[in-house]
Amino acid sequence: MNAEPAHPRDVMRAYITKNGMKTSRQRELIAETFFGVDGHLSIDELLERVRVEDPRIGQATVYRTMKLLAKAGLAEVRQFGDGHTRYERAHGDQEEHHDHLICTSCGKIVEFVNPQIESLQARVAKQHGFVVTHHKMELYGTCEDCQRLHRR
Amino acid sequence: MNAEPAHPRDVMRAYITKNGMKTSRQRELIAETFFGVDGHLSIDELLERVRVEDPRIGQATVYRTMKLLAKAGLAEVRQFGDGHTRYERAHGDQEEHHDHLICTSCGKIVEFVNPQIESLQARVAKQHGFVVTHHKMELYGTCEDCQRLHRR
DNA sequence: CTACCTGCAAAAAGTTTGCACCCTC
DNA sequence: GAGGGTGCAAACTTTTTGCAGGTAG
Repeated sequence: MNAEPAHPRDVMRAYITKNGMKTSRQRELIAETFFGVDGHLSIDELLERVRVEDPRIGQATVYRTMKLLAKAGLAEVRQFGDGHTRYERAHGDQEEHHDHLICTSCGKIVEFVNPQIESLQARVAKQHGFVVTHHKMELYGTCEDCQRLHRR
Repeated sequence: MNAEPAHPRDVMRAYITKNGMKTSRQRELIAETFFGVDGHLSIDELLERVRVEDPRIGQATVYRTMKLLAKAGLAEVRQFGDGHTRYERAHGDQEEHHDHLICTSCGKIVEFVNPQIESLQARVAKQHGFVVTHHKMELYGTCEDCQRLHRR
């Protein structure tokens, strides 16, 4: 119930070892960079940041590493429909979960947490006999700024 | 509050006319086919069905028409992360909106409606200054049957 | 040393676009 | 008839893959 939150780096190493893979300088760097950022990174954004430290990193390596982190349960994939796959740090439990408000006009992404919705979701799931492990909720619309701009 | 649920075909025609566009045999066929199916269609699936009626339809036309239907508020885009953009029939108003419960074990998809969640979503959006046009909510977990099977 | 990993570039896969011709309005 | 629509294929974009050489275990 209150397990020490293992450092992502160690979870990754454990996953790698367990699956007969090998660690590498690149994987460590990409993971370190990814976990040091709070938000929704596209591959390009992540690659850019990683290349600050090491310009020789190839983008294929970033793709491969992020898939690995997703499989290891350390990253979550998000598709907001702008044609860019994004990754976000995975959260250990529902408590920390947040959802997204997405402006379809300017692309702005706002995160929010609403415990009431979470508990209603749990209730709905229960009514249908489901035990929910995770969920995605995205509200699409127009943010304040864009409403102002488009107002006639 | 209780507007006649206009036939999608008519909504589309109205949208087309209002925006100085023109109707066409292809658009009518694609829309008719799309609205005749209940589910989440990928472009290829839709194209396949449309070509049963008219093998000359080009896939670009399907892409273009689905974008049009989405803009007209008649279709919703879904990205389930398999690399295929899918469209689903949109519902006229929030009342009819449904969300998804997805069993990660057997793949079962259950649709549900929960007005309380909808209204909380609207409130959250308002707090952030957003005007929401649509949303997606997917709860992932294990359904009753699969829980039974996996119980130790 | 034996895999596995990486970077590069080519290949895939999905979607958009340019254009000549066709069809609504 | 004029202007938008279509089909085709080429162009784009994002992601995956093949391969020669590098590196962890």
